[in-house]
Amino acid sequence: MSDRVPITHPDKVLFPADGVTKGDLVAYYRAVAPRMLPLISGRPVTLQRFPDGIGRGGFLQKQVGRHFPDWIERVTAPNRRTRQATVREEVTYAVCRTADDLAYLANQGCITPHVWLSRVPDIHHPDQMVFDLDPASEDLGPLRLAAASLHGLLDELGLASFLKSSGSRGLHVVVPLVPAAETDAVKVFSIAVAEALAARHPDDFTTEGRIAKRNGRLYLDIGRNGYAQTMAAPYAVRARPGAPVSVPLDWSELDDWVPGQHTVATIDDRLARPDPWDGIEAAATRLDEAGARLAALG
DNA sequence: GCAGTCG
DNA sequence: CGACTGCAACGCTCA
DNA sequence: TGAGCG
Repeated sequence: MSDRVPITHPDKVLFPADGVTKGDLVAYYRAVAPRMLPLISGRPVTLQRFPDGIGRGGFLQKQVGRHFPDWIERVTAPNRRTRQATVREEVTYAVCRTADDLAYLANQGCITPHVWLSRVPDIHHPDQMVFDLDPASEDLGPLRLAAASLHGLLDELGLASFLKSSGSRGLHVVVPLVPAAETDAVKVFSIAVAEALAARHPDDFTTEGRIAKRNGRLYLDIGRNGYAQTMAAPYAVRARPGAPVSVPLDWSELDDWVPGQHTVATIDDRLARPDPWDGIEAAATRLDEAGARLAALG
């Protein structure tokens, strides 16, 4: 435990149904830090904080608090996509690099860090593209089908993809990229992929944002690929009963995985084994060749 | 969790 | 002094 | 023009 991150009220209960305290949360983030930090280092962070526990309302925080210690790295980024000749609002985000950073945020009641898909200093060129698979029901069949078929489609396009639980009900499929394309281009590409997948399974999946038009189909959400958008960080704890966590999964685990399987209390089992996302950075590719293949699919 | 503001 | 209040905000689609 | 949606 580091002297520079004093934990205030470590026995304060943040998950009433589970008895998980703030001290437990800090210990969790310190335990997963060796796995988590390489995946989130350099990414601007939005904090989802519940200082009074998940039973009370939480809030999102982008702008670093004025009281945050100066050893927390920051990056200032435009609030929104740059527009010509308009006044540009800016936000100064925290950037996690060390276990102390995670511990400090946890002490602030940050249960879930949400991270950008790009890293400083190259924040306008994402190094990841993400597909959020949002199930319409408790039935895991469509969710598993979506993940597996998306994995297959991306493979056809020559893109490596990595699976993680969202920590909530769904799954995230992450494609590592060589940071080259602009955020908008990545988003456009992800839309095309999602629509191609939905076209292959029109009765099961949709890219339709409106619930009324989904007709019970699983939602392929690519919205997280937009500028200044975030996803729940790998190994992030979610503010839900059971203190579930978002964990990297091996593709071979897909058919056995169930929502809520991995929690603050069970994470040690996974830390004892190699990380399923080992090699994710080495697998990064550019989108241009994949774009040609996608166009050829018709 | 904390700083700022209100009464 | 204690009580109260922020702490995000993009782009899309449809009423 | 505004609200739901993520």
